[in-house]
Amino acid sequence: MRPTSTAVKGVEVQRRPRLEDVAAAAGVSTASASLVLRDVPGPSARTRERVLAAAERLGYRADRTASLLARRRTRLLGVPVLLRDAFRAELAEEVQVAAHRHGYTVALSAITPVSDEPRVVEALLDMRCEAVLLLAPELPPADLVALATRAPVVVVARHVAPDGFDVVRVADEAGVGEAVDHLVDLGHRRIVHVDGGEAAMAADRRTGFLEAVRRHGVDGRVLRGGSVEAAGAAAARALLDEPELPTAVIAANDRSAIGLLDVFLRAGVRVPQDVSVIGYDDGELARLSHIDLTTVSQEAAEQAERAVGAALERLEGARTDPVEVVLKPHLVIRGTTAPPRSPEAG
Amino acid sequence: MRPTSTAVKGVEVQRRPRLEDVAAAAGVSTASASLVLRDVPGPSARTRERVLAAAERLGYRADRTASLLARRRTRLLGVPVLLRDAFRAELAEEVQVAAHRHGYTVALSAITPVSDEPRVVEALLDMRCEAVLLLAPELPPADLVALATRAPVVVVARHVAPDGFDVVRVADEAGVGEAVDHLVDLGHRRIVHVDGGEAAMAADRRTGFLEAVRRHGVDGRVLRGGSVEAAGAAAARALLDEPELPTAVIAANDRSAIGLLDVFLRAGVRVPQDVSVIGYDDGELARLSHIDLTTVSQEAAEQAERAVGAALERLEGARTDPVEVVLKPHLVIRGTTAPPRSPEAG
DNA sequence: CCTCCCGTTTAAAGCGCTTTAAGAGATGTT
DNA sequence: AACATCTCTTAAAGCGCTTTAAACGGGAGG
Repeated sequence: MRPTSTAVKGVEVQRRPRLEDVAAAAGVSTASASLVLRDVPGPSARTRERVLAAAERLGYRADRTASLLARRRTRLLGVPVLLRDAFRAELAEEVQVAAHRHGYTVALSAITPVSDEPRVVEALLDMRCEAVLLLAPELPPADLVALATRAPVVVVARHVAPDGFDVVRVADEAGVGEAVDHLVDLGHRRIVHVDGGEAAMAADRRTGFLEAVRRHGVDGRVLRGGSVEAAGAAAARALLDEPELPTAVIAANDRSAIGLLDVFLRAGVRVPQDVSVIGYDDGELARLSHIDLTTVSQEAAEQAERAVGAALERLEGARTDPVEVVLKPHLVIRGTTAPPRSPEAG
Repeated sequence: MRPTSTAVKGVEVQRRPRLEDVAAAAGVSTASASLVLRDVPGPSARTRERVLAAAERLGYRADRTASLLARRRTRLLGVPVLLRDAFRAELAEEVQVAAHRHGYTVALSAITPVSDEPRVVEALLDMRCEAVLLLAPELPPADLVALATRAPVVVVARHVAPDGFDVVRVADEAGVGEAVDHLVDLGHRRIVHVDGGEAAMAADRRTGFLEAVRRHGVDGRVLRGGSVEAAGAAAARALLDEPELPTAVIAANDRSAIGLLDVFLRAGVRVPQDVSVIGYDDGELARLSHIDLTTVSQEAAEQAERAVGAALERLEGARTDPVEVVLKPHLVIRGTTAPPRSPEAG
């Protein structure tokens, strides 16, 4: 057996105990120790307790890299995450929780200016992730398909046709539809949708909006927007420059809605008295008591759970054909919507 | 040599190419291939090109777990991150960028309700992280000390005495001091500090405030706050209930400032005309054009760089004694501060 | 008393890469 | 021609764990 400590420059450095040390202390083989520590049936009660005691005494913790290498399965799920987007970060957190529940570990890696999503995915695969979950990725479908040939891929919160990879998303068209329904119910007849611009999520929300206003026969207009606060703020300023404000605005997401709210507030336009505002995502931001934004829930926890589920089905061989899970969104009515000040005639 | 593909249920599954495959394709030993791929001097030009060509042809990528296990050094830095806090997330991103620049990789792991910071740190150490960077941790000093006996630890953005671990932070007292200086310069004489409550960062900012107002001989009062938007919002409501508003408010951080701004706006209190507001952190939020918050910069990029630097000094044996790096903060003057409406007599 | 079987234990062979020390040629020296 | 010196290459021994297949010990059954 190798020494467990080495003296460097006269300083005694305690080495991390290895399985071998535990086995020796317990008077059994490393094979038995390994079995006990992983709670595999086989070893006798006596062996179990001796190994457990030894491990405890030595403060043993298995070396994850060694385990991963030796094991057939790593039970690692890779998740690239754009940290500066609160919704994606929240989704990532939920994914980690869901994975944990199923006995899997999540390897997170930040998407940064110096390492874009494809690069991060490569790094995750190099770490032996068994599958990759992409949170609202902006990659073109062809790239997603290519990626899916290298490992099971689940695309979350993005509307794209499953093709080698699975998709878990919320029906955005229906979501915006509910938002419109709610506004029309309240009496609104002139509604503007500040869209998501080029963002991947924009299209569905836009068509969902157009369909809904057509269905209701109300005046619905789309204004160019984007996915961050500044886009909503710019749209709000554009609206303020017009002769008359709409009675309600539906933003492409919560961040844009926050931008709208802010500019309206500064301009003395009261929400919801003068204009109603609806967001999309139901992120932490929207839930803040002082924002109290009416918004459409993306069901982050549920999407995360289903995404992890989809990945596991593939990993566990229960399924090989791609699936698309489309969750029903639901409108969360809070304080930024109310009947229009002077209900117009239908 | 083992087969590179296996037939399972009649489906041909291409296995990831191994170093052995590359070496065979190039007609050299795995040792040479390894050297070439890691760009270690030694192999001849001819060997180099053949190995590189073979690797390229096979689409070879080194298995990270195997490399980590075999290498003495992993060059991995562990970073537990509370994803739902934008400032910490930003710090994490900067750390990843800085680490990358130094040839290190960052292993991120989310702190969630089901796995708290200590648990996450354990997981990171199990992955063989060589050092751990804690971003504005709320752990008691004793826990930090204990942790530091297991691996080099760098505490970032928290004022705590280095003790076995290194500390990289910004001088918060001075930061708030600059904020007060700025307000006094503008003519403010009645300033309120909405503090950070129990948060670890609160104490310094509070004392910095008190010292500064005493120094200037102006009226300075501290109001109980917290570290999230709701705390700022609550404080703003409390201020509105008082007979007279202060002319300026300094929040404990940007999130709290955002809460203040929002409630003020809703109440028709104009910022900065009626009251000036200053935040702390200079996160993305503060920089948003429509928020345009005057705030104190935490120098996220610089703190990250110095933190990574501190970790590397230890890892590379250049230093063993703990250090404390205290950066000078600087006030970022934006649109939420202006002279008070009716400057009061000094 | 021998064989068979079963519950336990373990020796040993990996996992895919790195690294060390020795080997093989080629070149130079006396 | 013998030997020292380089440069380049590689066999082989790990890294710390898992896993397989074989070994073992002790009844039960004949």
